[in-house]
Amino acid sequence: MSRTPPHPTREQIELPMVLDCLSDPIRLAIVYQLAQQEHVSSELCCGDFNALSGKSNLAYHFAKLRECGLMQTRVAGTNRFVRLRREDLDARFPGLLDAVITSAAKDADRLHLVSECEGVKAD
Amino acid sequence: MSRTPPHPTREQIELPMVLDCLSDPIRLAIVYQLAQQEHVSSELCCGDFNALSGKSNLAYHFAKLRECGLMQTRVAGTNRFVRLRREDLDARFPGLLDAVITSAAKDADRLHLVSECEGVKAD
DNA sequence: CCCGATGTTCAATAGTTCTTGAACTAATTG
DNA sequence: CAATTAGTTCAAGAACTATTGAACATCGGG
Repeated sequence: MSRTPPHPTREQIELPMVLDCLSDPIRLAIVYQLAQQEHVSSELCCGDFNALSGKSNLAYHFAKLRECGLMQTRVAGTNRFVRLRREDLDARFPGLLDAVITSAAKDADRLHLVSECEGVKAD
Repeated sequence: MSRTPPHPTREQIELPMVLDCLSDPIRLAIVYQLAQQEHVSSELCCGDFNALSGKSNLAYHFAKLRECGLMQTRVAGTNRFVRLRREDLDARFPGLLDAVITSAAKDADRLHLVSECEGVKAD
């Protein structure tokens, strides 16, 4: 379980799979949250998304996001860090990711998305 | 059956539904075909898509495209004309439709999309 | 070495989606 | 009015999706 899971190559990334992945509210929220703080850090750890659903359900959605090429997973000790594959996506589908993020931001309330600097609860 | 079917208002158009709609290969092909000849005519009639699938399956996909706000259907005698709701989509999700069309065009072969001036078979 | 934390995997379930063909409706044409 | 054309609606089936909880694996720390 400790090895890095498989990722598609850039060329293997398929538009319908990407769109389907982004069409699920939980996965869209994950991608949005990653994009919102890309300028702070490109990575978040899986646990940072625990507010969105149960852990096993999140693992399912992480796998989907990884398999369709939207995210990369890095194993570090007992944690896994995920990040958007922005370079690959921008090369493959120019403007798509940004258009989705921007559109999601416009509907953040309706989509129950966490805006930047929110949702980081002090312990 | 003859009345114009219901369409969502611009504000009712939801991002996840739009992305989900576009993630189906047949629906993506429909949208792509409409976009490819938007500069010739904004409308096509349902029968122009018969190459993509059977009629009842197309009716199912047309309904989905209409219900999510991607297309508008106009009834004219025994025909129905469909067109992209470009103004509404661009207002709601700026750049999204164009990014999807451009991305689809790049993968036209892989996605089995009909390029412009193709698929118009003389009788 | 055992504990707790982090995440994954598995099995089961409820619900959804796509596809097909047959029956239907509605307008047009002879 | 009968026949044709265009497209929808309905019912049924196969396949897939999301969600849940329980069991499991792995790492790091006392």
